[in-house]
Formats: sequence, structure tokens, C-alpha cells
Amino acid sequence: MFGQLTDQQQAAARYDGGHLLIVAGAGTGKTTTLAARLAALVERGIAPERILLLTFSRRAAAELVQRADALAGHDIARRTWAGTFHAVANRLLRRHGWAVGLDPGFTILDQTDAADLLALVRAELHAHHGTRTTDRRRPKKETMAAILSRVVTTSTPLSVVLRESFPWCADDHDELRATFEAYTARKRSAHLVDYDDLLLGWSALFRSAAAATVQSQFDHVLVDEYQDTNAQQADLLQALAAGGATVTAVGDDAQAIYGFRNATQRNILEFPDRFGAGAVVLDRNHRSTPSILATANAVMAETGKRHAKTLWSTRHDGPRPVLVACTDEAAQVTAVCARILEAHEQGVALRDQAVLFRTAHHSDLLELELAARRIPYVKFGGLRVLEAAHVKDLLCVLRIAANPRDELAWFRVLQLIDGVGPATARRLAPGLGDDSGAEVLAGALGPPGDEMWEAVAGARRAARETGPGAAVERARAWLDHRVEARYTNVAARVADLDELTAAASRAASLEQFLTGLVLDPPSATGELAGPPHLDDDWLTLSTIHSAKGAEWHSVHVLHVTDGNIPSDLATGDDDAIEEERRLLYVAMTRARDRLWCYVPLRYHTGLARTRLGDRHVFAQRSRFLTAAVVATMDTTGDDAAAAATAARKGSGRPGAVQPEPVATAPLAAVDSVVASLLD
DNA sequence: GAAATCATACTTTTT
DNA sequence: GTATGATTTC
Repeated sequence: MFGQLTDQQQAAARYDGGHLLIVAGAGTGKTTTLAARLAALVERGIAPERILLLTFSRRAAAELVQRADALAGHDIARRTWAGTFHAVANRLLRRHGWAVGLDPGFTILDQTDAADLLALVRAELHAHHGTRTTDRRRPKKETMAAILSRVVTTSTPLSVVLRESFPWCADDHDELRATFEAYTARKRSAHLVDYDDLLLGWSALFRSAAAATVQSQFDHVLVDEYQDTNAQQADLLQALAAGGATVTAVGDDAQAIYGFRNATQRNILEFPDRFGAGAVVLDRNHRSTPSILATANAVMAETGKRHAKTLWSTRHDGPRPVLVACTDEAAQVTAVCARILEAHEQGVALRDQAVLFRTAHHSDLLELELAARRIPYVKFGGLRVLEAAHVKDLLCVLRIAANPRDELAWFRVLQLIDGVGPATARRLAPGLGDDSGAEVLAGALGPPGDEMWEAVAGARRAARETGPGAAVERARAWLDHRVEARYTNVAARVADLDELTAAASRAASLEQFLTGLVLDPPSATGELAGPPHLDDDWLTLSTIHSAKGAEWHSVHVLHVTDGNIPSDLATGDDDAIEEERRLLYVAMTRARDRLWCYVPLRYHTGLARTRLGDRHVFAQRSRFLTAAVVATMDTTGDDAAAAATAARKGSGRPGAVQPEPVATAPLAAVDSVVASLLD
């Protein structure tokens, strides 16, 4: 079983001395090692049911258990508990929710749902107290959601969070506290659970009647991507360890890129002390050529606190990474396409090439060009299908069918009726949770209310009697013409709804369909529709975040300029800047043989389709591409850009041209813990 | 008083 | 292409 593994990897896979931290640098065979360890545990006689594997995505979990299954059999893939922290919490709470006072039929709120509900309860507070809402600007609902999430996931009092992270909202302290309290109460009464609640609920299980079952359920817990977990998740692991589980954490502090989600590197830095764990370091990189590693290492060389390790390659050397200067984005697109086609002709399949970027819209122009040239591609990250208005409309009808007490869904769906706005919807929504809702609706709204009640009640029946596909059909019989009347671009929207309908028909139940969408949303274009042409060859476009864990023969990184990497929205403090540096490191270490970094010297701001799109901005090379880094690369570019780059040489900081500024407990007990943080 | 309509601004990364 | 705010309409 271990024949393929290096000594380092074997040591990690076979380790039997208690808790273990595996510090696995990029490309050091982390997945192979983790799969081997899982297989080794089973061979040693641990029942797969007593192993919990926590990963960053459902895809990663599936790949790991399948590889372990191939090594050791015993039906590992089916029997092991595997999934994200949130998915496992969901599974446990569906089973044991009653033990913490949670109806297992709860509905999960995604981030935008949570923000919407916060806005709703804040509006109610104002309506109730008659306060004016126009006297000054208030925190946006997304900001409120971010503040509350920070309070909860870091166990930090509201006042401290405001002072340290949201100082411009300090004046809103009292209103925020009241809003958060109302929000929590509302979630509970409507059987709603947000992402943080899933983890809070799981930890509450440890202090409930189900504690004995839940806490000692596992002999081993394996955690992947540990550098991207938050304090709450570390606490959960500690509780599992207290229940007798041995914890193996795998991660790389150099690849921590989810600080914005309150992940903390302290988890991985402090793991050995906190768990009394042994440590194994994997620093032999089997993925990238020495030249590529030299550049990536140079990027990381100037950073501070971390687990000391410098990756070294086991491979023969290849071409040095190339820094490509381009006059503008159009030139960047041309250059990328040319190189991709050239590599393709030399035998590198499109599937083995990727284009990576900081933000989803960085690939807009490239996508147009790829379409024009008929180069097939799949794009990962930045996808908002679930946030489109018409999709939310349908999902909210279905949510009511699954959980009639889901007030937020009622609030949205009610406003689809002509003549019903926020005020009426807010007034009616709380009274529609049980069978008396039929009269309430008919009384207030007449025949349109009747129709609506019939639609959701019919969908509920259809879900129970026939299945989720039938429920969607019933919902759409009521919804479709409303969507057509309300929105532009009807054909595309109806096509989205058709994809959802097809996906629902494949689901086991309505509840599982909705839960799956929230916990594991489609991550690539067209993923909802299923994998249509598996034998086809296609290029991968991806945000760097979504490229975590993947690798390709050739990697192209777009927009390696200041303002983009690092993003000018993330330059708040040193920690944020360092996270951007690691992001570039992650992008570079995805490459096996060829790496190109593009620096368009001029780019457009705003969306191409707005008037603002004509404004262009001069960029400078990313601050992470220091002289020491560039010294490890070859440089090239189109003539004008190369000349501009040459002119900058020796002028100190890259970009002597002055840039224009870039434009612009039982759950109740847990709730009381949260409440105590709302100081 | 509430809803519809028009005008304006903003748009990181994701469980 | 969506969210918010001000203005007009019911």
C-alpha cells in the first residue's frame, strides 16, 4: 500500500502516536498522504463509520474517500463520515436536532439570506419604534452580517469587533445589538439556521442529551486544509478529542487564504501545543519544476511568522516562469490565447491548462475571446446563480413548501403579488406558518392570495407524494408567468429555472435538494445541468480561491498588478496584504511545468458595459513581484509594454509612472453565549 | 400610507 | 444587473 509513498509521506500515513499535525507544502502529495492514512487506519482495524473526514468541499471529500477505498477496500467510500464542517453539522443536527431544541426540519440560510433577514428585522425595529431611517447612513446589511459572523466565529464581544474591525460603525452599536438580538429570536421561531449556527449547533450537541452519542462517535478525525479553519472549528475538534478521538490536521500556513471568512492561521500554528500533537513536515514538492518553485519561494521569502519550510523540487528543471508585460487587457487576452493554442498544438490538452485570477470579472474579456475562437472552457468561482432574483424567487417558494414557518421566504414570495410591497409582506409573513394561513392570505389579498396558497400547499403535497421534481413543477406553474412579467431577459432566466427543475428531479427529497444547494452550491458554470461532455477537452478558468488543491501543466495568472493582486479592497492592514501574497503563492504553485504571470499596464475600471468602462487606469506591477522575484523569471511582452517596462528598470519601485488612483449549548444556551457577546 | 417608478451608485475571495 | 433612495402615483 505504501509502495508509492516517500519516507516523509509514509511517516505521516503510518503515524500512531496520537494527535498529529501534517504540515504539507504545496504539491507535496497531501491528498495522497491523507488518503493513505485513511486507508492505513482502516487496515489497522478502525471501522470506517468511526472515522470522520473533514474537508473544504464535497468534491475533495469524495476524491479522498475514493482513493482510500481503492487502497484498502472495506467500502470506505460509503462508510466513512466525510464532508465539510457545515455539511457534517447539518447531518448531525437533522438527526439529533431535537436534543438542542431545534426542529430537524430547519431551513439553512445562506449568506445573502442572513443579510436579508437582518435587514428585515432592522426595518421592523424602526417601524416599531417610529425611528427615522433617513437621518444618516446605516451599515449595509452585508456589513451587519459580517459583523455578527465575526462576533460569533471569533467569540469576541461586539464592542471589540466594532472597535477593531468596523470602526466606522461604532455609532451604530446599540442599534446593531438590538438587531442581532431580534435576528436570533426570529431565526429560532422560523426554524432557520445560518452557517455559523450549524457549527454552534454542533457544539451545542456536546452539551445536550445526545452528547454521549455525538462526542464519542469517532475514533479518528482527519481535517484537511486546516489553515483555513476558524476558531469555532478548532473548538469542535478539541471537543471531539476530549470525547476520545485522535485528531489529524493537515494544512499549510503558507496557503491560508480565507482570513476574510474569519479563518485564523493561529489554528495551525498553535495546533501542536493545544493538542499535544506530533508533527510531520512534507517539504518535497513532486509537482512543480525547480524554476517554478524558485519563483514561488521568492514570493514567500519576505513574509513573517510561519512554520519554517522551504520547498524543494524532486523534478528535472524546465523553463523559467515568464513575466509578460502587456499594454492593456486586450493585449493580455491575445497573449494568453496565443500561448494556450500554441501549447495545445504541442500536445498539452486544454484540460491541463488553466487561467487563474483574483476576482471573477477579471476573465470577462477573455471569455468573450474564447467564445469567439470557439475554445471550450469551464469557469470556477464567482458564480452567483443562486443569487439571481428569479432563482431566489423559485427557491423561496420551495423553501415554504419544505418549511412553512420560513418567514423570510414568505416575505420575498408575497411581494411577487401585484400591489404587495415590503410593508404588507412584513405584516402578513409572521401569520402564515400554519394552516390558518390560508384564511389570512385570502382575507388580506383576495383571489391572488388564494392562488398563492394553493401553489405552495400544492408544492408541499407534490413533494411529499411524488418528489422534489413534481414540487418544482407545481411551484413554477404559479411562478413562471410572474417571472416573465417582472424581469428582462426572460429566455435566459427560464433556462436557469429549467436547470433547477432538472436538478431537483435528481434529488432524493425537497429538503435535501435545498440543503445541497446551500451547503454545496454549483461551483462552475453549467454545473447544475450536470456534466454534459465528459470526453470533451476544455480549458479551466478559475478564481485563485476556487483553484485551491488543483494543479495543471500550464498556468496563466492574469492581472498581477497592484490593485488586483493585492486587491485594493484588501489593503486595510498588514494581515490582509499578507493574505494577498499567499494568494499569489497559491496561484503560482498550481503549475507543474509552465507558469506565466501577466501584467497589463493599463486596464479598465468598472464594468465594460457601463459608461464608466471607458475610464482606464495605469497599473503597476504587483508589489509582490519584487526585484528578487523577477530575477527568477524571464520577461517578455509586446513592444510598447516591453519598452515601458524597460524604462522602469532601475527606477526603484516598479512603476515609476505615477498611477491614477484606482477608481474608485443546547441552542438556547449557545444563543445566550452569543447574546452575552452583544455587549 | 403604501406601492410603483425612476435615478443613481456600486460590484473580492466563499462554507 | 442589482440594490438603494427619492419621487410620483394610487
